[in-house]
Amino acid sequence: MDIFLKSVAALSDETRVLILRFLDEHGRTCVCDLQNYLNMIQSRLSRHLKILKEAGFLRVERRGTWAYYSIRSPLDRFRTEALQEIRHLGIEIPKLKKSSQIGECKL
Amino acid sequence: MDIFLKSVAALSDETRVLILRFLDEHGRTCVCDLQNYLNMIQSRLSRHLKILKEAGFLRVERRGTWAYYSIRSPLDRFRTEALQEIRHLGIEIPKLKKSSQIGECKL
DNA sequence: TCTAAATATCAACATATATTGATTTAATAA
DNA sequence: TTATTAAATCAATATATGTTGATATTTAGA
Repeated sequence: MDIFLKSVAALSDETRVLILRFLDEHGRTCVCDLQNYLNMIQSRLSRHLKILKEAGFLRVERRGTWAYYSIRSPLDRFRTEALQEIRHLGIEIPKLKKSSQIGECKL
Repeated sequence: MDIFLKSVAALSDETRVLILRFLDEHGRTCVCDLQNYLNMIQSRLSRHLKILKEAGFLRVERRGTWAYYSIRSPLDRFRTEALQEIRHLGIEIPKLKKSSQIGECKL
């Protein structure tokens, strides 16, 4: 029960749905790029990434001081369906400026 | 987006998951029977039934002063998956005392 | 070792949500 | 009309959650 409640609670916030959709579209992204593209302050973003990770949606890879987040794979059936549902919401997500710039956060 | 958030928010409460599972198992049930079987006070139950209904999971039929709630049918793909997931949680739900007593709330 | 950068965590506050008991509404029957 | 019953709603309160700015942690490089 607890993990189910955690999962759906993680989905029930607009900010987190946007993060999921962005990572679903653009793949592995470091926190500072997410900050730029999603226009969120760092502590807010960090909090939501943690919630999504602990709910089983995301994984992290750390390289030096960077943290790269991506959709966990494979996702179970329910989480896959949830992601599918989110895709169909038609959320506007920011386009990447230049793919070469990604992961090079000179803020 | 709003209806998606409403749906997952409706799922992110243990009380509502129990109500859904009960109705999934036992079918159409009146509020006063739900009160008895789920051991909830009336205002609490009424609140959660409303949330589940407005999130698209339940429907109501009124007969006189009684209100019978049941799982809405057909459910869309995502809500069906959610219900399926809830079935697999292995939640203990109360057994009915006698089927003939259901809908005859002499509290 | 010292500094800087990226990320995580904390503290304070505001908003949202759940619970309870009381009140209101609606339908039925005397 | 009055009384009764089922259900919905409201008011008060407690708990949970989201946001922000400040601080702590971790790693890399000078």
